[in-house]
Amino acid sequence: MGEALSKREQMRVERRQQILDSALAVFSQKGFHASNVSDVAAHAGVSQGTIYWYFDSKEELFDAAIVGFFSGFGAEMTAVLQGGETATEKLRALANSMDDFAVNAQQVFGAFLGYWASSQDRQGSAKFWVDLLHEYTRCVVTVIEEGIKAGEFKEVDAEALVWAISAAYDGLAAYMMFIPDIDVRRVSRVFIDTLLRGLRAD
Amino acid sequence: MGEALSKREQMRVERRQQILDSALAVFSQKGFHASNVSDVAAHAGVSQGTIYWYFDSKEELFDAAIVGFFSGFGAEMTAVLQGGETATEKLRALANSMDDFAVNAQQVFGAFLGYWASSQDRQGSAKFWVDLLHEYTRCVVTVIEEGIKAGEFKEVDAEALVWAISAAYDGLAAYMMFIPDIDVRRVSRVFIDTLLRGLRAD
Amino acid sequence: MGEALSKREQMRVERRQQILDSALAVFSQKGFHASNVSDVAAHAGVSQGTIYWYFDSKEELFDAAIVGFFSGFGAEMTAVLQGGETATEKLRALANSMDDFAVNAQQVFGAFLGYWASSQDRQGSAKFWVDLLHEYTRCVVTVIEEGIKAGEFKEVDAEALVWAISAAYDGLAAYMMFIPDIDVRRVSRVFIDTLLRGLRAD
Amino acid sequence: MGEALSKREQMRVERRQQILDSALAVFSQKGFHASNVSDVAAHAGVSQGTIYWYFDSKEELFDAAIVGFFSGFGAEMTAVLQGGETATEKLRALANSMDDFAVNAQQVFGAFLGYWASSQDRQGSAKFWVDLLHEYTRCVVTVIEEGIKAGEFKEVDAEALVWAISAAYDGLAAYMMFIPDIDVRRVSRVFIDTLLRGLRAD
DNA sequence: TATGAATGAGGATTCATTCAT
DNA sequence: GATGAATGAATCCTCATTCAT
Repeated sequence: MGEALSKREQMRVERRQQILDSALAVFSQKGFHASNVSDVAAHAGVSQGTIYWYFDSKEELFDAAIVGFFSGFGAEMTAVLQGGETATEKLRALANSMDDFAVNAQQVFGAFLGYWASSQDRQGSAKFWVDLLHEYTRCVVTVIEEGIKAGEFKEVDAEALVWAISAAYDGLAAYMMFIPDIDVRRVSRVFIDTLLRGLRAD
Repeated sequence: MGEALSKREQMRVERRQQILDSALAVFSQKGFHASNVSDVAAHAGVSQGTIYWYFDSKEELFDAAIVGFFSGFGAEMTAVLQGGETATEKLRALANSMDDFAVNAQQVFGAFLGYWASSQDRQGSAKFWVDLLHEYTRCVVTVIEEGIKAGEFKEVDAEALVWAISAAYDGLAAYMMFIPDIDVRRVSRVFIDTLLRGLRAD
Repeated sequence: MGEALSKREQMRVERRQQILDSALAVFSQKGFHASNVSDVAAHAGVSQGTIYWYFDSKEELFDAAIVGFFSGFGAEMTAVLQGGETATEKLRALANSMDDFAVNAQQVFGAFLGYWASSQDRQGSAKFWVDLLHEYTRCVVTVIEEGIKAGEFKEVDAEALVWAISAAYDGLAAYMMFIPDIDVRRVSRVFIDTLLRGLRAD
Repeated sequence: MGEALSKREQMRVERRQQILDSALAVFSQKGFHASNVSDVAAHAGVSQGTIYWYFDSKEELFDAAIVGFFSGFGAEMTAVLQGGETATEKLRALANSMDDFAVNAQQVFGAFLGYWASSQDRQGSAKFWVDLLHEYTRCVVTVIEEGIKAGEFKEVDAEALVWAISAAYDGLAAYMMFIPDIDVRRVSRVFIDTLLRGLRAD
C-alpha cells in the first residue's frame, strides 16, 4: 500500500518533471511571451488542463522551469572550485566552466530576460536570480581573498571585481544570442589572463 | 508654399519625435509586452490612430524608439576617446562614460531584451544592436592596439578583450536593474584598474 | 451477510448525507455558480471522484441538497397548524413559524434562485418548489376556509389571499438577504395583524 | 463642428443603448450565467470587442442593463400615486401598477436574482436594488401615514406594513416565473382589499 | 468504493490594427 | 492629418466530468 502510494507519487513527480522539461524547451526557444501554455502542453503530450493541475499559472510554470534549470549551478560551481590548488588555478577553472555555462544557458537566459523585462515586479521576479548571483559572488570573492592572503594576488576590492567578472560572463552569454560567431572561449581566455596578470602580487 | 510645406513637415517631424519620446518612456518603464499602443498614445497625448499614421506597427515604433535612443552613442564615444592622451587614459575615460551609460540605459536595455527575447527573428531584431556593438568594439580595439604599438600595453588579443569589457558593462547595466544597491562606479574603477594593470607592458 | 450489506448500505447512506450536508452548506453560502464540485468535496472531506459516485452531476447534487432541505417543511407546517384552536390562532402560529423559515432558509433560497435563474428549463427546475408551494397553499387555504365556515372570518377568496401571504414571506426571506437590518418579526406581526383584522367577520 | 461632435456623441449614446437593450434581452431570457458576452454581441450586431469598448466587464454591462431597466420606476410610481384622492384610492392605484410591474419585470427580475445569488459581494451587488426598495417604501409609507392623519386608517406601524406589501409583490413576481397560471390580478385585488379593510379606522 | 489525475470544451478579456468620418 | 470607434483573433484559465488504479 505504501508501494502504491509511492508509485502514484512517483508518477506525479515524473509528470511534473516532464512538464517542466517541456516548459524549459518551449520557453527557451520562443521566449515567455511568444509561448502559449498550449505549446507547452503539446510538447509534453498532455492537455492544457493538466498543466494547471501541476502549476497555478503560466508564470509559476515558467518560474519553476527556470529555477529548476539553474538550481544545480551552485553545487556545480563548488565542485569546479576544487579543480585547482592555487587561487589562480581555481579562477581559471571557474572561467572555463563559465564558458560552458554561457554556451548552454544562453537560450534559457534569454527567456528569463524576456520574462523579467516585462514583469510588473521586476525586483521580485528576479529574486531567485539575484540570490544565485549573490551565492556565486560570495564563492568567488572567497577564492580571491584566499589568493590575497596567500600572497598570490595583490590587495584588491575583491567583491567589486567579482561583480564585474560575473557581469562579463553574463554579458557574453547574452552576446552569444545575437552574435553567433563570437568565440567565447577565446574571449574568456584572454579576459581571464589579463585579469590574473592584473591581480598578480608585486 | 515651400514654406507652408516645410512648416507641415516640421510639425510632422516634431509630432513623430513626441511619439518616439513617449514610446521610449513607456516601453522602458513597462517593457515591450506589458506596454500597449494605447499607453504610448495616451502618454503622447494623441489617439491610437495617430500612432499608426506615423508608424506601421507596434514593433516598428519600438525599433525606431530604441534606435533613436542609441544613435547618438557612436559620436559620443568618439568624443570621449579624445579625452585622454595615452591609451590608458583613453580607456579610463571610456570606462567612466560606460558607468554613465549603464546608469542611463539600463531601462531601455531591459525593454530591448524583453522585445528581443520573444521576437520571431532574434538574429534580425538584434541587428542594429549588433552593429552598434561592432562599431563600439572597433573603436576600442583601435585604442588598445595603439597602446600596444606605443609600447604602453603588452601584446594582447585586443578584439577578444574588448568583447569581454563590453560584455561586462552591458552585464552591469543588466545587474543594476535587479540589484539596485550595486555600486557601479566602484565596480567599474576596480575592474578597469585591474585590467589596465594586466595590460601594462613589461 | 444481510448484516454486512446493511452495514455497507448504511455507510453509503451516511456518506451520501455527509456530501449532501456539505453541498447545502457550500451552495448556500456561495450560490450555485460560484461553488465548485471541488469545494463541496473539500468541505465533505472526500475527493471529487467520490461525489460522482453518489451523484450524476453537479445539478443533481444541487437538487438533492435543496430537496433534502425543504422536504421536512410539509410535516413541520402541519405540526404548527395544530398549535392553535381557532383559525386566527392557527394563522398567527403559522406566521411565527414563517419568520423562522425566512431566517433559516434565506441562504438556501438564494442559492436556489441563482440556480433556477440560469437553468435551461426554468419551469422544470422549479417543479419541486412549486409542489412545495402548492402543498403549503392548500393547507393554509383549508385553515382560512374553516375560519370562514366557523364564522370567524368573512367570506374571501382564500386561495388568492394565501398566495399573497406566501409571496410576502418568501419576499421577506429574499429581502433579508440584501437588507440585513430588516426586522422581520416586527414586519410579520404588523402584517398578520392587519390581515387578520381585514379578515374578521362583521 | 459642434454638430460633428454631437453626431459622434449621439451615435455613441445610441450604440450604447443598443448594447444595453440586447444585454437586457439576452440576460433576461437566459440568466446572467448562461449568457455569454458573445450572445449579447451577436444580438446587438456588434463584435465582442465593441462590448468592451462601452463596458468594462460582463458584470458592469449587466449592472448597467438592470439599472437602466429599473431606473424609471421611481418616477412612474410617483405618477401613479397622483391617481387617487384618498389614501385608499392611492394604494389601490399602486396595487394595480404593481400587477403590471410583476408581469413586465419578472424576467429581468429573475436575471437579477440569479446574478445576485452567486455574486461575491451580495450586499454590494444589490445596492441599487435596495436603494430602489427604500425609495419605494418611503413613498408608500407617506401615503399610509397621510391616511392615518386623515382619519382614514387606524394607527399602524406603516413602515413595517409597507415592507410586507412590497415583499408580497416581489414575491408574486417571482412566483409568476415558476407558476405561470397564477392570476396575479385576482390575487392582488383580494390582497389589497383585505389589507385595506384591516387598515380602516374604527 | 474511493482517489486524484487527466481532460478539453468553453468563456471572458485584451489589444494590435483598421477604417469611416 | 487626426480621431476614436470597431474588429476579432488570440490566449489564459476554470471546472464539470471521466477514468485508470
